[in-house]
Amino acid sequence: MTASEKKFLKSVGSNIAKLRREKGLSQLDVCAEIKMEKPNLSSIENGRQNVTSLTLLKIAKAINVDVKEFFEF
Amino acid sequence: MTASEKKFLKSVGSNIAKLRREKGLSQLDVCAEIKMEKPNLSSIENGRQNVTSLTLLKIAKAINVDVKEFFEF
DNA sequence: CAAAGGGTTATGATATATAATAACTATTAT
DNA sequence: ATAATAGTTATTATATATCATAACCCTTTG
Repeated sequence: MTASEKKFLKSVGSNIAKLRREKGLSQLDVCAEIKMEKPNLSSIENGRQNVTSLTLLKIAKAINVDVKEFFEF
Repeated sequence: MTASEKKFLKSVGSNIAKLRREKGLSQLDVCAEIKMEKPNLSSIENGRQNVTSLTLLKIAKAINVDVKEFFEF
């Protein structure tokens, strides 16, 4: 994994976290809705995971945003 | 995989294919640049693959678009 | 005709995302 | 002080994305 790829995943993760907080939701709230364990969401929000499209879709639905917002830099 | 998830992947794939063609690139052109085999890109463009963020990033760079464009429905 | 270019389908091996659990830190409330 | 809430880190098992090859369809060109 290159440095720019790491940056990219970090950006995606922090976008998710930012949007989630803006909606007043905790990681646990989101996890409950999409049946994900909180360590896994944490790992995604911290950019340690090369998250798949469908996982992004689930998260986006749970926090009521469009997936594309995760890629607005 | 639910029906709406299938639809979502189909949409992402056809967005990729559409943007690629608009740039006048063949699957092989893109594959050469990102060192991917053409059956795999075909599979992504046809929505048969739950493509990861980094793969989307590579494809986006190769066709010179933003990843978010893959998620404009 | 055959060859080439663009794309698809099937399949197997390997790398890794996801699912899950436990243990930890930090902050806030009782 | 301790319980609860929110988030992180580490780790393992399982599911699956990626990588890779071969064989195929179509259309176009020599």
